[in-house]
Amino acid sequence: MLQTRKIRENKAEYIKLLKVKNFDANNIFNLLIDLDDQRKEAQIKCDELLSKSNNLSSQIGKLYKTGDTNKVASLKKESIIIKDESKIFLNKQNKLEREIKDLLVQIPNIPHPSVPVGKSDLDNLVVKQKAEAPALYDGAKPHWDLTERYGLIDFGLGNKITGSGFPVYTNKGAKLQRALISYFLDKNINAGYLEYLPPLLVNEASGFGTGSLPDKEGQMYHVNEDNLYLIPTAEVPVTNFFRDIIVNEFPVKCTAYTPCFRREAGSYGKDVRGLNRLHQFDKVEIVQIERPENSYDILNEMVEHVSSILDELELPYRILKLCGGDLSFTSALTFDFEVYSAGQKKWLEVSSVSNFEDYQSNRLKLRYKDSNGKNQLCHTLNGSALALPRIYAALIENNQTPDSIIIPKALQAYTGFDIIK
RNA sequence: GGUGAGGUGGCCGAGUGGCUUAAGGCGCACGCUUGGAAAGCGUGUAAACGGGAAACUGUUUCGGGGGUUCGAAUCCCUUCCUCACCGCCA
Repeated sequence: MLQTRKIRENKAEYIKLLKVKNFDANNIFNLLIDLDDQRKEAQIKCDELLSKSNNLSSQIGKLYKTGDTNKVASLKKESIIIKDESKIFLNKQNKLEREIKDLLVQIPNIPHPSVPVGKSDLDNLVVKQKAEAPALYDGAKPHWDLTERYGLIDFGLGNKITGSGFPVYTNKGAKLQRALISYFLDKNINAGYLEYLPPLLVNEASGFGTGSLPDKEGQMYHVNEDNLYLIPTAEVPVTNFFRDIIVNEFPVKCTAYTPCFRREAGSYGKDVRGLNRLHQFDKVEIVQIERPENSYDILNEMVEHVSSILDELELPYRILKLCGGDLSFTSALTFDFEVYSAGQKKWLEVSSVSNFEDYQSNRLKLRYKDSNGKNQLCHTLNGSALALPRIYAALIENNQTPDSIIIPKALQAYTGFDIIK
């Protein structure tokens, strides 16, 4: 959520930048500022009346002691009138505040000036490509064939007990998954991130804090009886640790492994085959909270960190700077990581590293004290390091031989085996 | 799930309708003191939204929401949470 004050200060610039996100802010900004003017006016009036009424009350208190009951009665009458009048302005103020908030949640975050113009994912900018597609033997398979042949994942079994999009990992397939989780967590811990193992269900306030609610209500599983939501990413619980907090020590670097749950309503077809899109999947997330002046350095640091993991796994990948049309509602700048999965001959998104600037912090009321002792909003950043299923798919597709799958060196200490036959 | 006790500032904790402008303590910051430190003494120390060039100042906030009252941390209703014991249970 943007701040009205900043919209007032940077109106023209924001309108220009939001055009990159294909969002026409002109009318909504004007409306917003107008409502905010009205709000201030109502507040001034309301405060004035309440001040008078507070004054009368304390006078009444003193008069009771002197026993001047006539005077008390007349002051009471006066006070009731003032109080009634103040309620009119208070209601007006509350109504305007609600209207302003309703508008604010409709406005996406301001994109960073470097965000390229574009309509869709086709316009994303490739900023780095480290992709020697492996030379596979003739007749190399996509992962859904490999997982079946080597008994790594039983999609049918998941289908039976839950539904499609809920795979069951078995034997070495399960061990490989567990190895990847441990490996990612260790990489993150070694880079200075503090590990958390958070709850997988969050309350409504947390959903709102990270902007999952109300925007993506339909994408989250909801436990009706207790009014809790299954997390779509660890970003939700972890970022909400810092809700209503004034941070005074930086850096704040968190990592967490969690399963993630997404309804993915409306997805179908080839894109959802095998591990490509699931309702439940594992992900290791990194989250950082920083002061505004450092946040873009931190974003680069996070991009470097994710790159180093993919380097070590020897996976071909590329980094995309998302264009305005593909950038998420809440993000100011996002780098996507895609690995090349040679069995499918496809790029698969495995990580998305974003700077949200103060867009989330404003909802979260996440602040720090600046050098003048004033409270300012922090910047929040997060990224996947990494999302498991597509890494898994690319790993087994890229490392297949006609009769085996080779485990990359970096993982062998975690799997305890170097080949799957 | 049942019964009971609670929820007050960064933390502890007093506070049963107006002497609360939330006591007192701890912590923190600054100053005095010191060769330096500790102790001691003094001063300051919440947030949000407003007004004001500034000094300063108004309103709101004692878990959340609603109510009674001229006036609520205090009384009433409601809801959430915590703790204790009981029940159930990995």
